[in-house]
Parts: sequence; structure tokens; C-alpha cells
Amino acid sequence: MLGQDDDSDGCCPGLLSAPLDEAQAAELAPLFKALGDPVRLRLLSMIASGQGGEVCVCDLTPAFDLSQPTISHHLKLLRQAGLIDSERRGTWVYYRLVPETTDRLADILTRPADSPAPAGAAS
Amino acid sequence: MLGQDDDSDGCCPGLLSAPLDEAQAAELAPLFKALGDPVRLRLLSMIASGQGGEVCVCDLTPAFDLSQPTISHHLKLLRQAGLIDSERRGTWVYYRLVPETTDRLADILTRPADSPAPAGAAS
DNA sequence: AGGCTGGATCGATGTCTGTCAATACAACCT
DNA sequence: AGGTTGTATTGACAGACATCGATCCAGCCT
Repeated sequence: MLGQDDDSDGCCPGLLSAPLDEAQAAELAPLFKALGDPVRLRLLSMIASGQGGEVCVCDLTPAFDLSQPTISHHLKLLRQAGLIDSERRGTWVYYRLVPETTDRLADILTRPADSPAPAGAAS
Repeated sequence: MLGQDDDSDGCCPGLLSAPLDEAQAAELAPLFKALGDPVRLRLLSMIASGQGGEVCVCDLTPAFDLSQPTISHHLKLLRQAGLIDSERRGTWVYYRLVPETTDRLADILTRPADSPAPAGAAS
């Protein structure tokens, strides 16, 4: 079981339809923060679109102009945020997406069908 | 200026289906970074769910245990990211959501229908 | 066992960010 | 004009973050 619905899921249809309370905001912010770096964004997209749903670190590291510890650090942050998951197989470590997490974010950013037509929608 | 659809839209069905290139990542990261703070997340959700699609700063500021300049600073960051827009009406300033921006983020985080069933989906 | 390669952790450093008090700017109201 | 209230800007500062080199751990191969 992935640790969702412990207490904060199922209640929040999105941040666009009702004000977030402090606890929800505190839980969500680190997720977005993890996405708030170009390197991590690229890492995540490489992992998400990888053949077989996973990518070897050995394929990720050389794709950047950054040191190997730096890439490892970014992967750790993405993993701690629950966006990706890792598995060691022999010498190599493979990362794959945790779709539940990105799904949740997508949900949160999707406004309900009855979104209150923003008055001055002209343009 | 909000850097939308100048050149990078319409091409990227999402970061989950194909690797982002450096330019796309550099453009998206600041958006997520703007969401990566609990205060800004709450501000955004208060604005998005406000009556009439807009909220007066005078209603936002007292909702936090933070100084008025700090709230103003966060609003500025959200505006610079293109997530909200402001309008001065008399003495008061009103903020409202820019739905195109949140829509774009939601799109980007939504995986395509043919998402590659993550191998170990057992449980 | 000893050596080698892939990856993570540690410690240090420069930059960015969130916060505040003080101040400036804008619009209203005598 | 002068005072008052709402909002933005400035300057300063502590804590967080991205990055690196050096080192350590895990698994492979003679």
C-alpha cells in the first residue's frame, strides 16, 4: 500500500475550488517544490517516458553537465517526494515513476467543470 | 509578460510521455517553484476559489500570520509566474486566477491514455 | 582476496529564498 | 492641502538549496 488516504486524500477535489488549509498546503508544497527545478523536471520526464517504465541511473547521469553526486542528490529528492521509486538490480539502480503521485497533482490542478467563468475572460 | 504560447506550447503533450528538453524544463520549473511554498499554495487556492473569481488583498493578508510585505511578496511571485493577475480598483487591489496557466500544468502532469502500465503494479 | 565500476553519502561553499521593519506610493476623505 | 488607510518596494538577515570533490558502500569479475 502506498501511503495515501491516511488522512488527507479523498477530501480535496483540488486547490482551485476550495481554499486549502494549512495542513494540506504544507503537505502539497514539497511536492511542487520537488518539481521546481529544471534538472529534476528533466529527470522525472526521462524516467516517466523510459522504455519499460524505468530508467537506469547510468543512462541519466551522462545526460547532464552535472556531477554524478548532484544527479544522485536530485534523484533522492524526487524519491523523497514520492514522485519516483528506485530498485537495485545487480550493479545498476533503476528508477521508475510513481503515477499515483503525478495523478494526484494533475487532479489538484484541474478545475472542476463548473469553474466560475473568470469574469473578465475577454482578451 | 506572461511567456505563454510564444513557442513552446502545442508541442508538449506532457512531461510524462516524452523527455523534456532543457529549454522546456527551464520554462516550466519556475512555475512549479512558484507553487512550492505552502503560503503561495494557500494564496492561490484562496484566489482561485474566491467569490466572483477574484479576491481583494485586504482579505488575503489577515488570513496569515505573516507581515503584509511578505504576503505582497508572495503575490508578486505568483503573478510573475503567470499564475495570477492583479487589478487595482480604487483603493483596493484584486487578484484573480489565470486559468490557462493552471490548465497547462494540469495537462503537463496528466499522463496519456496509453500510459505504460508500470511493471510492478501488483500489490 | 583483490581490484574495478556504479551509485550514494559526506562536508564545504556560494547563491537563492522567506521573512521582517522601515519606507514609499496610491487613492480616498475630510 | 493634509491626514489616513491599503498595497508595493527596499534593505537586511537567517536558513535553505544546488553544486562540487572526496569518500564510502555494493556488486561484479578475475
